[in-house]
Formats: sequence, C-alpha cells, structure tokens
Amino acid sequence: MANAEKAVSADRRDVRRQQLIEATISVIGRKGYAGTRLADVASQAKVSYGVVGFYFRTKEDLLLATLQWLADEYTSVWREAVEKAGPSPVARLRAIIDADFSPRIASEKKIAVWYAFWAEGRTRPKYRNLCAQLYNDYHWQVRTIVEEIIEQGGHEDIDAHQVTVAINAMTDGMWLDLQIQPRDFDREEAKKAIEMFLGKVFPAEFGNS
Amino acid sequence: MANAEKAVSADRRDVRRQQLIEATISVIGRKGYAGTRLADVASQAKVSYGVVGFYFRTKEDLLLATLQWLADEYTSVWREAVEKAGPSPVARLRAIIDADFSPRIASEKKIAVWYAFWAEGRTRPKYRNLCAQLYNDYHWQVRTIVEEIIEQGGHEDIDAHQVTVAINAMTDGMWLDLQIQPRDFDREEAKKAIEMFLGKVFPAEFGNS
DNA sequence: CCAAATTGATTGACTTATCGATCAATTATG
DNA sequence: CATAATTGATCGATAAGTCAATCAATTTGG
Repeated sequence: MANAEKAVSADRRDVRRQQLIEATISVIGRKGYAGTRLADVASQAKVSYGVVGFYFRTKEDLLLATLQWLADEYTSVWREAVEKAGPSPVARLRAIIDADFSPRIASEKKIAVWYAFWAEGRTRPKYRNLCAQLYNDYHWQVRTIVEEIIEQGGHEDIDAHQVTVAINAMTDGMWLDLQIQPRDFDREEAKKAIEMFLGKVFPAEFGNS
Repeated sequence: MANAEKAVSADRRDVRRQQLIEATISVIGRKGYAGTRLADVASQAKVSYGVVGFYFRTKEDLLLATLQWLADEYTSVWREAVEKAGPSPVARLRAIIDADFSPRIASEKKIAVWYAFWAEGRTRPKYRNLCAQLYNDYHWQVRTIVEEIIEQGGHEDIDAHQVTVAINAMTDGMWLDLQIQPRDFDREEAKKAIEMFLGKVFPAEFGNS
C-alpha cells in the first residue's frame, strides 16, 4: 500500500537524517566549526559523501538542522525535568540545574558544539534567532520559578530578574569552564557552586551544603 | 646607521602589525572566525593583500598574534585596575569586575572575538593553552582577593574556591548574554547582578544595593 | 510464484568557486 | 642609489555542490 510505503521510507529518511546530525555533532566537537567538512561528516556517519547532499541540500541546511536538534533536545530535557519535579518551586529549580549538568546535556562534545554555534551566531541571524528563542524560554521558566520561591518565602526584597540572570550566567559560565578546563573542573563541582549561590540567596529553601 | 635604521623600521613594523591585528579583531567580530578572510583583513586595515603575508607569515600566525594581543590587553587592564584600587580587597575585587565590564574590554566586538577563540580553542592546542593560562592567572588573582576578604571578615565558613569559581562563571556567562542579547541586557545590569551575588556572600563588605 | 519493471537510495568522480600563499614588479624611503 | 616596503596578479590546494551510473528493494504482470 502507498501509505505503508511512505511510512517506511519516511522512517528511513529520519534515521539517516538523525545519523547525519549526530555525526555532525561529533565532527564539530572533534574538529571545531571552522574545521568541519562534509566529507568528515559522511565518513563519521559511515555513509558516502553524496548521501549528505541527498538528505540536506546544503551544508548550511545540515548545520541548521543540527542546531535545531540540539535546541529541541535541550528544551525537552529541562521541560521534562521540571514536570517530574512536582509542584515545589525549590525542587523544580534544582531539577533544571540538574538537567543543565546532566551527562546527556553537558557532555564535553555538546558543550563544544553549543559554543561553536554561539560564536558563529553573531554573524548568522538564523543561528542567533534560534539561540535567542531557546534562551528566552529557559529564562522565562527559571524566572517564574524564582518568583514562586520569593512569593512563597516572603522574600519580597529579592529581585527575581537579577537572580534569574545570575543563575543563567553561572550556568553558561560553568559550561565555559568545563570546556576550557575539563580536567580541573567537573559537572558536580559546577552544580555545587550554583547550589552555594542559591543557598546565599534563599537560605531557608536551599540548605547549607 | 644600521642601528637607527633598524629602530625605525622596527617601529614601522610594530605599527603595521598592530594595524593588522586590530583589523583582524574587527573582521572576526563582523564575519565570525570561520568567515574571516585575509582579503577582508587587508581591506579593513586599508593595505594591500600582500602586506598581510609580509608581516605575518601565515594566517595562523596572524590569528595567534591577535589572540595573544587580546590576552595581553585583558591581563594588563585588570592588573592595572587592581593596583589602582589600593590595598582593600573589597575595592580590588570591585575593580576587577569593573574592568571586566569596561567598554574597552567588554565591547561587543571583542566579546565576539573571545567567543570565537574559545570555541575554536577546543581543537587547537595553541589557542587552548593561551586561554587556559589567562584563565588561571585571573582565577588565582580573584581567589587571593576572596581569601583576603574571608580572612579579614572572619568568614571562615565560606569556601574561597567555590566563590571564585562562581564569580568567574558569572562574568563569563554575562559576557555570553551580552553576545546573545545585546539589546535586552547591558554591562551595567551585568555588573549589578554580580554585585548582588557578592552582597549575599559578603553582606558586611558589599552593601545591599 | 517467479521474473521484469519501477522506484528510490547510494556512490564517488567531476566541476566550479574560493582562498591562502607566493613572488616578480613597482614604489617609497633614507 | 640602494634597500626596504608594498602591490596585486597568478598559482595550487581544497572543499562544496552536481550528477550520471549503479545498486537494492518493492511492486506488478504473466
């Protein structure tokens, strides 16, 4: 049947595309954005050079699809973490930070790819918009949670925006540390430093570790 | 005289090299690392294409010299700021943060270039080592100051390393925000968020803003 | 049920464009 | 005038994009 046919080849198509996206992440991680060649992606994915062009019209298309995939993965991971954490804003915030430093999200390879796109994003509106969108969604979610903590705890003197910006910046900065000094620094230490910060801002909610 | 001649031409040489380094920063800022061409650098510097090769044997040499220059500038700026701040560790720490968000250091263009080198650094040992060295010097300086504040204030329960890592990460993360969202976010806001953090860690020393 | 036909996937050699490097010719300088 | 600085055309290498040929899988017809 035509329907069965289409379903099968659509699956096949998605599998190949996924395979190529993962290969692209590996190659950018290994060789950097500027050093990534379609030939490298093809051999990493164990397919011939021509296949890349067959599934992604241009190199640009492949890179955009890779960024989009990473963004979707990242967003779905933190959203799921928040849902699982239940209603407590403290648990929700902890869940987001855990997600940010989970091996799936904060692997050396993926951090390297994020940095590559952030760096290139400055000159490519499509990268930039995608990153800005992601950033906004995340920022908004953290801010909502921070506001809940402030309200529930009666800490009306605390500026939710400022705390949100600080959490955000610390997370991104820790990622840079992980990228520059992967030996002297690990994900657990990063998380603990952020917990320390939250412990100072919300002493009652985030206990002294 | 040979000596006089040499002195003059050495000056000339330095001027040209400086001119080319500045042009390189502009072009990386405008077009990204991957999009930077020697022809662009030459025309930005208002010299002919051949001059680039005359003063820097290869493109690689030019890029390394650019990174080295940026690193030297950054280091000298914060060192000078610390010296000027006098003996008080609180004033010294404020001076470093001011320096980190001064227009000279944290311009959009230069932040973009830093991000470009951090991203590429993963695959190029020379970039990586240079960045790691810079990072270590800075980290050590901040840590020394933080330890002084802890000692003078008798805050023996505070972990200097953790605070240092947090300050560092917040700074780098704010830079990323400046790069991704230059409109919604500015250097003053970034500084205030860091001040807020310091106010929570050292309430007596960093007054509530 | 088997063979021919059709469709779609895959291959890698070829074309074209781009860019870094080179260098012979030209100009400026002391 | 001699030396140094500068120019930009030319060359070679590399990589993206293209495409005709091949191969595999599925469908159709006898």
